[in-house]
Amino acid sequence: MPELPEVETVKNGLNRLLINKKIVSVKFDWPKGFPNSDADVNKFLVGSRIIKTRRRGKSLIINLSSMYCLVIHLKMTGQLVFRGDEQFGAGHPNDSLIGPLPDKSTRVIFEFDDNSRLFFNDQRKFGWIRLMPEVEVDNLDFMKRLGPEPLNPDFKANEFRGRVRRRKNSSIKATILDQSVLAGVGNIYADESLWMAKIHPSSLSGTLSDAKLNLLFSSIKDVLKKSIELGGSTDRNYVDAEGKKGSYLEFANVFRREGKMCSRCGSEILKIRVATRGTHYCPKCQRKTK
DNA sequence: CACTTGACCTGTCCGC
DNA sequence: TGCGGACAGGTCAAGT
Repeated sequence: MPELPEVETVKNGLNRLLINKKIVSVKFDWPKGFPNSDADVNKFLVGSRIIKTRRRGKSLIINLSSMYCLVIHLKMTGQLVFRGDEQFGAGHPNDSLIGPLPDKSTRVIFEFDDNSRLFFNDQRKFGWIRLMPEVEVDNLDFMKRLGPEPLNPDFKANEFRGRVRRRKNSSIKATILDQSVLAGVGNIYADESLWMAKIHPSSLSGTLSDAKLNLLFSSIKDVLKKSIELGGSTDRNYVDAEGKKGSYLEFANVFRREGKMCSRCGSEILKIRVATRGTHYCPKCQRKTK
């Protein structure tokens, strides 16, 4: 479930591993996920060098020397894993989930001029890759709809409150999962930040006080920052650009902790369904208050 | 426009 | 042991 911290971690890894490497071949046969023509791939991808990778919300943008770029979304089970020259047959180190590559979920292979490779794996094929001119990225409809980056210091609490309250009749959980309200929060960090702010996930967005929303905003930022420091969350599939797991879930307070004790009050963590999502919360700490 | 639901996929787990 | 069905959750299209 790559959310903001996981995508940020992959981005940082790619910026350590790929800068200035030249792409010498691309193996792909996945029209739905990577629909570009062979002609465009040969013209704008093969032969170009990696300039830099950036993140916007949960999307990655890999800039190329051709002035084109790869826009990549990992969705639920996507992985971008780099392997050096002699690591393709590497087994399962303790901090990894994956073995020799390619494996049966490999959808695209980028090969570089030093014989290293980048593998795009995606078990469920929800993810996608698009090759396009860099100048067109910010004009993509879904990019234009994205809300502010939660960790951008220019994004202030008053704007957060205003964006949340536009969706007054939605649950607060549905609202912070809405990428047009703010970009990058998914199911894990929604549950964790609502626990931290002591807000019931079903609370209606229009009913929360300034104080509660301010606390939620700072909680979202704190949770995202801590997860980035820990390399993100590995629930089932997520690994970073070197194939390593993230360790945030070892410190999670509610996510996947139903039946366990709340670290703050000792009550039993419950799992319910809110906004069609599995939702974990503490019934004592997170009451429906204003 | 606000809001909800279903579709997209495949691997895993649970009950019979 | 095999098998059907529920489930996992990011996003968008289509629905109310």
